[in-house]
Amino acid sequence: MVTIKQVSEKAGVSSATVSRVINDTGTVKEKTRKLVVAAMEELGYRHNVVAASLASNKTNTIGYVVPELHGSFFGAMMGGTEQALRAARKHMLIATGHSDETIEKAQIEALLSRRCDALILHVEAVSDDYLVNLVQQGVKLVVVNRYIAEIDDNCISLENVKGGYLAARHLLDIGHTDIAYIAGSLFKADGINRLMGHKQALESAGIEYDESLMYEGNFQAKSGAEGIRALMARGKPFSAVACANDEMASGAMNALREMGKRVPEDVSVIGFDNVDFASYLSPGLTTIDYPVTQIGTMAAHWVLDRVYGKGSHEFTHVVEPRLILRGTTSSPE
Amino acid sequence: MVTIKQVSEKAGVSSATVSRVINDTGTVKEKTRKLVVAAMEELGYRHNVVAASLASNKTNTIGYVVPELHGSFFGAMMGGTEQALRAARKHMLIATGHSDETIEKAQIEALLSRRCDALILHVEAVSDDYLVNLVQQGVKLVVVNRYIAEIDDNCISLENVKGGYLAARHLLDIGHTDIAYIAGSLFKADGINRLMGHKQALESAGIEYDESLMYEGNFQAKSGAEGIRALMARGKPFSAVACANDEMASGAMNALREMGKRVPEDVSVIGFDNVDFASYLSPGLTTIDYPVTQIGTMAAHWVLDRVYGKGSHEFTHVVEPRLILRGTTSSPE
DNA sequence: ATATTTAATGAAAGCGCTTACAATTGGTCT
DNA sequence: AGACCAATTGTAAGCGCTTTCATTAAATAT
Repeated sequence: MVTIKQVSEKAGVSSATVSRVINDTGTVKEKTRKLVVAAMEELGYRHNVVAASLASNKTNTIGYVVPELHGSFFGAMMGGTEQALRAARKHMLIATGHSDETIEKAQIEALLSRRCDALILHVEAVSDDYLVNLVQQGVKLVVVNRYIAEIDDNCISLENVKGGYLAARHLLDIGHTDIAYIAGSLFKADGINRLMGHKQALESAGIEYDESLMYEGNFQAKSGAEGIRALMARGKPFSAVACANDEMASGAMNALREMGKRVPEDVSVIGFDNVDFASYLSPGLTTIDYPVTQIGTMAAHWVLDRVYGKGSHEFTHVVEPRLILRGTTSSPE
Repeated sequence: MVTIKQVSEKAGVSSATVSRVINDTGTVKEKTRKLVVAAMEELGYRHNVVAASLASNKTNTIGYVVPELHGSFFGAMMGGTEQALRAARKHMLIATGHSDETIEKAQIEALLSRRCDALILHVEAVSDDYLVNLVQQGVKLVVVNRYIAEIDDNCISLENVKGGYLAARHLLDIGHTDIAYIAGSLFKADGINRLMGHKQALESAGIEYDESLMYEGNFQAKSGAEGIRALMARGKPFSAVACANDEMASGAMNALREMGKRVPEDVSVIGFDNVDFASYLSPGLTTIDYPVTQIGTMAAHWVLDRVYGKGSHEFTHVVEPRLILRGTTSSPE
């Protein structure tokens, strides 16, 4: 491996000057800069970022923890982040937490050991205190899809309650009164909050929330189908079903059809997230937009601003859900 | 930041011993090991992997280049890799190439500058020669979804031709003879090869390939819908359409329905990839399985074996596509 | 022409770790 | 007890870079 030293000898300058050329810091005469560049090319020099990181105590690397890599959701989020970071020549070290406290902590610790300049965390099992503590230790981090009051400036989250409210509100607006709900895992904040919004909408419309019209799924498509079968079996009629995410909504749609129900004529369905395939379904899935790419981008901007002091971006720490009307909802017959 | 030096002083040993404890290398008496561990905990020591990497000339990091982060495909692939690597305590530095030669090269170069121990590349714009050259320079890399004869041991790819063949073969088997084809971008190897397989199947069935039944899309859902409209406009009748991926197939299904055609009664549709949402569609999309997670896992195993010499896994450098029967194909009426 | 600034470069001390190699310790064997 | 080994620990030389500070060269002012 050719080093800065060899380049400096070939170019007849000191290694400090070579470093200046590489990093474009300090002042270097154009003539010597060319000399150095020529020497680098001739020798096939490749900068050693590891050594540079050690010396400068900066890695230009952002650690990223997400629950999983598969599915449409996290890819979209990371895509938003990556695009913004790439422009600033930062890189992403990615790890998965699998919604498990031990794993999440181990991954965060590993990322810190690698001296990431900042972390972007989508963690679900670790406690608020743990994260607050990290921030107090001086760890630069942004928590996405989660709100923690003590470190609210470090959080970017969606108003899940409002999203749940909007979905139910839409169904109410078009005339439904018997509305079932297929919830996400209720040990996750998302699951709870979306359901809460749902309840609030019912309440504000003077409709009593009926536990027997609620089914707790796990955010997977299959549980959406199971939810429909379970709800139907309970015998309580409903003309619409709100689901805590699009996967479950698609599972629900398929189950409804298998049972001979038409969507939306017999039962309206609304999802949540607006993942990419929501529009591929037929009819297109009416859902609540979770601007996930935008959140990923904002997380990148937070880091660029706060950690690298580059540019000054506008932040919205709480982003707004939005109703996306497609074809799976209509007035009850 | 607490260093190994401080720990060694606190524990009354040399820094070499602390290093041995951390890395579990060499022999350390249990008693002194405990002393060191206690000192580390008391001081809140956090290993500095950057310094360790510089000294050991090993980063335990794998560089990963994919075209994009969004969508279901690459997340599934990276998920397979991550799972296997995590077990071996390796990490992934992820970058996107955007199917652009300049970007792809820049990302590979950046990953190499960061001294990744190995690279996993899903690149589309860079030439075969460039990759061959890297391997000859001693860069450890595995190329996924691409076959290059000179470095075939570094490649893991799907038999795309066979996949295209299987899809058409299925349609032929159930009685179709007028089969349209919506291709992927034909400047990408995938696009070309899948179409080639399609042609071979037609040929082997004694059916002449008809250019007017082919539409070149771009792997996006929208182009599938456009494909259907274009094909219909041409006036040449067809009872089935094979698509080069699932996104385009779903776009095609929606377009067909908008034009009043039922799937599969009027027109059969078959996709390619078997991404996660293929089964969410209604009816479920018949498609060709691209075992993408498995490919991701195999890439990880390749690296673990060849680069870190851990375990000896079995490799299949060429993986087989498989027909997945669901509901979008049936015999013509 | 000399003094004063400013630009350009070099010298060298780390950054925090790994890893030969050397030194020590403690048994075991005659 | 003395020799011999293996197990354990310490010494110290890097790994390839950045960065402060000092130095020299060039430019401008007097």
